[in-house]
Amino acid sequence: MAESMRGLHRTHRCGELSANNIGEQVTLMGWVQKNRNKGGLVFLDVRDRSGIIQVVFEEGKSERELIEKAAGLRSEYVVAVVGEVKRRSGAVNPNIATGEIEVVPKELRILSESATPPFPIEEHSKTKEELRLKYRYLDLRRPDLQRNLMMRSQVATLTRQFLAEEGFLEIETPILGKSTPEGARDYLVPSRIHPGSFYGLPQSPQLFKQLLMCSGYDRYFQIAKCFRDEDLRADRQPEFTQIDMELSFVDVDDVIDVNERLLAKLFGEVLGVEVPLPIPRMTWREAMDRYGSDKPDIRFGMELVDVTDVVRNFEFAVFKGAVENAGTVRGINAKGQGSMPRKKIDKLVSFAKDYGAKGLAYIAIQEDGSVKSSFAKFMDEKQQKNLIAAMSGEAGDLLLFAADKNKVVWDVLGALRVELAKQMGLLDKNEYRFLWITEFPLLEWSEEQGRYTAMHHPFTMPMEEDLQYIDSDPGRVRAKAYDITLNGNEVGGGSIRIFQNDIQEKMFEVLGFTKEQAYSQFGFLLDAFQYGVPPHAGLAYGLDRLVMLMAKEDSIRDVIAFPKIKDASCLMTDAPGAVDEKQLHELGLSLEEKEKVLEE
RNA sequence: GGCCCAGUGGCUCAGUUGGUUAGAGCGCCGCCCUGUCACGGCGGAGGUCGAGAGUUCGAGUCUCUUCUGGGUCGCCA
Repeated sequence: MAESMRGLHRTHRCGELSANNIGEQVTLMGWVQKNRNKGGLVFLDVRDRSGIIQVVFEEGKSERELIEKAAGLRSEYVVAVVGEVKRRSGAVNPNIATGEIEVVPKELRILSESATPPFPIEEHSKTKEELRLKYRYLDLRRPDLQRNLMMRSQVATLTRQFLAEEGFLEIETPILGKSTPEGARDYLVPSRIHPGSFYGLPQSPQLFKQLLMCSGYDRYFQIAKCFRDEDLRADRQPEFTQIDMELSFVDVDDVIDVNERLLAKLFGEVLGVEVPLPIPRMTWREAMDRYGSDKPDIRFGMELVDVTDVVRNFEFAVFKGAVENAGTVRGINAKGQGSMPRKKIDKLVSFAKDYGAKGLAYIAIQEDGSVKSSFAKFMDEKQQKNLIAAMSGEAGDLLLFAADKNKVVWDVLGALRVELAKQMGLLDKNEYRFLWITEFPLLEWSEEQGRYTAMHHPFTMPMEEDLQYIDSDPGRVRAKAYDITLNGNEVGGGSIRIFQNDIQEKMFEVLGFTKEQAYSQFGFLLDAFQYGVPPHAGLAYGLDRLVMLMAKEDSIRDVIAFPKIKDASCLMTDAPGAVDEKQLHELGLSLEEKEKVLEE
């Protein structure tokens, strides 16, 4: 029977008590974690979000009735305990923070009973995620998830505090906006008042924050919900949160400065990790050449080595083909992996093929200095020696080579490098290595669309010195865009924005927009730019991903209270769901036959 | 859309080359226990092996299909 909490006020959280509270009368409320009934002596572990405290009911010291009540408590019952904090008369438990104290109760109320939970509420749960997500409200009781969400809250609070001190204003922008086909797929919301018209949920507050700069707000930030209707990943959810900011009258260094200090504050105060400033910077081109990635994990080496010139005269058709087709041959040296079994190497080859490689060539240097290679017969002894030397190969090393167009080689070796580091145990989650990536290409060629698309977005400022190539060689133009990366993850990115109409028009032209198309989509921004626009720039972090890394989790779901699963549905609420005819009718919508939709 | 992994009592798992009534730990239920904290002791209930089809004298174990969840490529300005 549930009892009222009338007359009681919680004085402490369980885990907040310490030896300093000995002798005090306290009132605690929480969930029964464990009931250890010794018969005549009952130990109760009571849990809340702060931790666990032991409550002792002892014959002779507590009333018989109280002991019997305690003995009947089951896991996850919600109780209130009034009692005195005492030093434990028995053994101290060094495994919990409150291990040297316990509470001797004079009152116990059962505020709520609980059915037996479908899985144990415990740290480091082994339960399948499917079940945990169905009962997410129970999963969220577990200490790991509670810590993660508390950390997330702390990050948000510190961010607000820091940015406010730096003169940023927190301003909200609309969720119901206009769909912009450029970029990711939008979530659409049908309009009831305008049948046939749709709002698009924001992929980011990009245009609005630029308008706020036009309006003179100077420095803006928002912890903003964003939506992208694309497939999910371990680090990607369809709705996610950005720490979004925009600043006026600044250049790249100003944006980087304020953000470096923000990151240093967050990691210092939340994790006690010192972020050495300034954070190193690397151009996109250097990152690709050295790491095959625009978000390199610099916790380990294994850098790419361009051996195109070394293998130029090899009789190996794969290398030859790449060299003749304006491609490159590059390799990585997996130190100490020379004795990797053939089966495992084959797995690496198939891994490489997933990333577009046609194959993967290797030289395995044995401990005795002898060599096993997939292309031994296509090189003479001297050539082999030169190649190994170029790769700094030593006894016991495994050298892996990809030959193809630059992009493929980068992708393959960049991914392989990370995969090998995982296998070799080179990745330490306690080590945080930030890196700025700068000077991204402005544009990238889309085979699918047969045109250039903006690598960052269409409002990104080209580098002045590259503007001359914008017509003749658009792919060569670099942008004033920057990403902040951490341990091989992109945690944020931004750019200096175009604020001159002529450059913006040129940009749309290169992207293949007619003036009419540009105006119909972004007219309000272009119009606004006619009325005095300050030079401005911005940056946005993926808050979820940032917190995931801080919490040392592998999945973004572990730092989001109610995440969606792989198919973008919610196992707890069953969203999305069908709606009834009346709702559809109000919106002027009708559904195609399911079979017809599936055919397409 | 492609590829890979997993699916056995409430939870986590084990189930040998297909062969008699499918096991364990935890949890749950009952009884006992005054210092436990992965409490302990005794007893008990509970599954037909995600679903369907097939091969076979016989399938948790083989084949196919399908469902569910995870990872990943494509996709993600």
